[in-house]
Amino acid sequence: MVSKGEETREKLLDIAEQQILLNGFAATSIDSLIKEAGITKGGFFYHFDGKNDLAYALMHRYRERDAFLFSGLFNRAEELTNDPLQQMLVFVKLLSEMMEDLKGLHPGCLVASFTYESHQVNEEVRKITADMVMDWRRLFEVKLEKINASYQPKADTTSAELADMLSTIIEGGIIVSRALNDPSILVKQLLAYRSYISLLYA
Amino acid sequence: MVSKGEETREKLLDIAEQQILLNGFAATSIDSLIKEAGITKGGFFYHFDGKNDLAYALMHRYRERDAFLFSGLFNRAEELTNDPLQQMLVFVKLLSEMMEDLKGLHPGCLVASFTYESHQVNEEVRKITADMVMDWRRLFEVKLEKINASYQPKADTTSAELADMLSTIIEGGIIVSRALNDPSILVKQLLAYRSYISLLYA
DNA sequence: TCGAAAACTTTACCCGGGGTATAGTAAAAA
DNA sequence: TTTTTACTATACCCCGGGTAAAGTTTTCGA
Repeated sequence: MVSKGEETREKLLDIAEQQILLNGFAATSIDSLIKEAGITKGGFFYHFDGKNDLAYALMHRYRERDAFLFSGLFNRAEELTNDPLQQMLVFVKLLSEMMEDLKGLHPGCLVASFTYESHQVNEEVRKITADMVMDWRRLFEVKLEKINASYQPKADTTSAELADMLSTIIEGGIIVSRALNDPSILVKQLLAYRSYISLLYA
Repeated sequence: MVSKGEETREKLLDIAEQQILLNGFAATSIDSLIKEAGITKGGFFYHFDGKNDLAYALMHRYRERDAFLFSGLFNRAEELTNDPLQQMLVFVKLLSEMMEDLKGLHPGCLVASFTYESHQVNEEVRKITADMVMDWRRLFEVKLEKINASYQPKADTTSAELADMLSTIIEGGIIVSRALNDPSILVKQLLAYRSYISLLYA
């Protein structure tokens, strides 16, 4: 049973996430959040110490949700096959299908948002953002090293670099998709990464 | 002979570029710009109609400089070899070396900055940012299609996708480098792209 | 060298947003 | 039913974006 306070808090985080992904952190005003949530400023400050505290809470939730999501996708991949290469390929495929389904919305990621406004936001937000990217690296790197144990790669790119490459393509794909106002670019880039991995261990 | 007005204007653009790359557009105040430039607010508004006008002028200059830079790197590559594949590989190598030299500075790109704060900035800025990414696509795609005429690619990724992949890796590499506070990631990702192209047409 | 633009300075003001504080109140939980 | 919880309402301060207009110096061309 979720308390009323938790409900409002989550609602504020939902609205904040939406607005920050669309307009950035600095451009997202507390006023616009409370207006959409239908509460007053006092209500906001009851739940959060200020804008930076909201950013931290939001990023914390974002990281946890993302970890849950990614491990869920990997689990589905592991159910389908025992081969680590196939698992990685399925994971990227599932991820691209997820992005395909979200085509209607503007693509965005809080990591990019906060990274680009890092000095405006506090040090704790910067740290948790870095932690989240490190989560990705570890998650992908483990799988890529298992692939290396069974297959001979056709280039000398390290597992860490290949892991970071997926993070890079996700973040960069979002930027380019936003810049050109074409969400399909992100999907295509994920499939291009998949194609690269496939070729590398073919 | 450059007039005094032009000099101050360029100085303001330089300072703005630096601050926006570091802190983002919204967090960059006119006050901090004029303080660093040593002029008053009136002086700023003599040169620019406002913050959005500054953003547009800045992005215009950024696009032109970048086009000059990239075509310069391609010219150097074309002087070294006639093979389009080798030219592409040399281009990416030169680009990575440039980034390596800039390791001391925080990596950044106005495309990412403005793309992530697009709704805060005006429509004209959004458009010129998209134009710049389209410049990149065209520049890379032409070269990649020439490669396709001489070599047989080992995967069915299109030239446009491979072209966008470089833009994606540049922008994403900057984000990940910033997030982890490690400029070497961008350099490594560029070399990983190079390695992919090399493998694709080997 | 002189006068007219150009390139500013100075001052003063409005508004919106972040942030603080505090008294009061309705609703939920114990 | 009483005590927290979860707010509302009001009122304020400061900063920064942005506007406006009058006055001053600098530059440059005729």
